[in-house]
Amino acid sequence: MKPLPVEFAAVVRQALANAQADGSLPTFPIPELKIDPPKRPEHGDYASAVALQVQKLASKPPMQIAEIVRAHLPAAPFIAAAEIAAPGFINFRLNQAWLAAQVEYILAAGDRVFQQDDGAGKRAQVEYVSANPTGPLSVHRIRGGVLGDTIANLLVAMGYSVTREYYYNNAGQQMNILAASVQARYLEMLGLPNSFPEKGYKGQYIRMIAAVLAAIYSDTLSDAPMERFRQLASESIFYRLKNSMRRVNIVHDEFFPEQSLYEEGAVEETIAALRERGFAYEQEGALWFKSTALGDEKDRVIVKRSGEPTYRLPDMAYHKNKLDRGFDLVVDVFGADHAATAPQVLLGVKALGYDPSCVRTIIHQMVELVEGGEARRMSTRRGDFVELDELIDDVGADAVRYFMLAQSPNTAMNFDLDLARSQGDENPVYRIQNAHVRCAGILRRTAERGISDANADLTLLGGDELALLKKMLETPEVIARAVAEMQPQAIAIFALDLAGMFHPVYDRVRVISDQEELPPAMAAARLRFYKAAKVVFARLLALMGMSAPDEMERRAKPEPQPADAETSASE
RNA sequence: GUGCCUGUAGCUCAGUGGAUAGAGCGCUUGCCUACGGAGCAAGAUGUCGGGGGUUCGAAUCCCUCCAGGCACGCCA
Repeated sequence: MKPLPVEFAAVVRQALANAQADGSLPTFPIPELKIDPPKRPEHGDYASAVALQVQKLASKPPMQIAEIVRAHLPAAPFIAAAEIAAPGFINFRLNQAWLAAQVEYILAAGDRVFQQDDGAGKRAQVEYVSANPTGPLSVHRIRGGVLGDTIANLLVAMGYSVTREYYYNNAGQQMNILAASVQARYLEMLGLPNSFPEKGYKGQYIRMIAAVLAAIYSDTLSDAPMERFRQLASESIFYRLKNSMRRVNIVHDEFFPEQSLYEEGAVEETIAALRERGFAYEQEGALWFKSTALGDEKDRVIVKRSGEPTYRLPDMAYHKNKLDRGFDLVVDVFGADHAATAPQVLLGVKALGYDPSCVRTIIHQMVELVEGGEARRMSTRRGDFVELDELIDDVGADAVRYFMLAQSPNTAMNFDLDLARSQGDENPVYRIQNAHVRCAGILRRTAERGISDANADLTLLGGDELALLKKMLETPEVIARAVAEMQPQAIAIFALDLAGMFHPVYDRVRVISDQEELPPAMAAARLRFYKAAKVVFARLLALMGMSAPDEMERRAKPEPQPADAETSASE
């Protein structure tokens, strides 16, 4: 289903064209039309300021233009009336019978409700998380994970075919240190002489990996080369990472190893192409990318004096690879700490002769955990470091998804642990899920009592239900806008708004009453309406990667977690 | 110092050049033997950080100043 603003814009555009055709308005290029629900209900259901927008082009007073547009409006099933208001707004009223009938559309569409087709036939790739497998995921990383995964969900809802991808390097210096750390712990566990690396990873998870290796391989790895430990450590950590991510419904389609870019010669090809195109030069024993030629403030090293590439070079080769795969849209999700490098990589792609305009970058600011009104410091050195699993154990997976999503990526986030833990109405997670639970409760109770919605007459629905339906029908435009602007928080804000509208309606508009028997026809219409509401809430929760429970379970009070004082991390 | 992000109600935050600036929490006052009270109704609260500008119209766009965060590597 197309967003209503798109439908309205088509109608108004047609009206302008009609007026121009019969000479009522002079000919001028029709600008982009923005038709949205106004803030105040007396201004109609959808409002257009087109007369104000084109007053100069049309060289007429806005009120007069508005009248002309209204007189030339083509018929549309969803429009009941168009009113003119000073200084020149056109306020549309939705056809209430059409609105009520949308209940049937929602029920027929089911879990694909509000599916759009703008992206049909197009392929999108979303890259997110992309942490190297050196340790558990940090809460900062998972913010990007939730944002990226939600964008991917929204792109699917727009009709795109989406690849969710994780890019990693398990061959770098950090991985060598990790391998040496695991080897040392393994040998230690067997009582063999070992030397723990100076900057080694001290986290408890290293001991756990070593213990697993000792259990599986006994002492047969005691002479194994470092490469073997690197491979085993990488596998083991990925196993844990994937499990952690799965707990918050993050499942990637592809894991892309940086190593493959070297093995397949893509890195060498990139160097050769940059040289050939005059974008690379040698200086002081290093190879530089002449990014200033494309507007960068200074040139960047791509191969160090030591002969090793900097991270930029494989990143360029990787992005070239993405574009070679023919995606129509590529989305990169990075934390603010990587903000400066993203444009450099795109300049590299440009230097290779590609058009990077299909690449969209989402940069998100830092995450700070707040508890008792105070920031909880996440120093990696002191080991007071909160990782994803710990956070999920503490507040629950749904709360992690929601809170990480609900703030604009541009906002430095305060993750309020007390609020996320709370199981009351103040917690938006419960407020939204409770709307779904209440719909499910109505379905259960009516089934028990044999109340049916067969042959429901939807014209019996009242103003409360229709107002809520109108709000539900804003979902397509919220999805479209979230994708167009790469602002996935819009869906979270909208879901909370909708839940806020739902609860008072639930209270007033009853299907079952112990005091007075509702006429069966009225009960049928209302039941059908709540069935549709349940579908919509389920869809919104699914888009956010959250569960849509039929019954609320109080979560057990989490056991106090023993502090893992040795935990450390580095990326 | 330079670049990016941010500054909106007591708090946490939404806000797409449109009409009288929004939500949740908190606060005040009531209600509630009914589909799960994780509820309902009403109310108070704002120099949209300051100052200029563009526009018929600015929280939104431009300039400038102030305050905070992040980044400024031949680390990733």
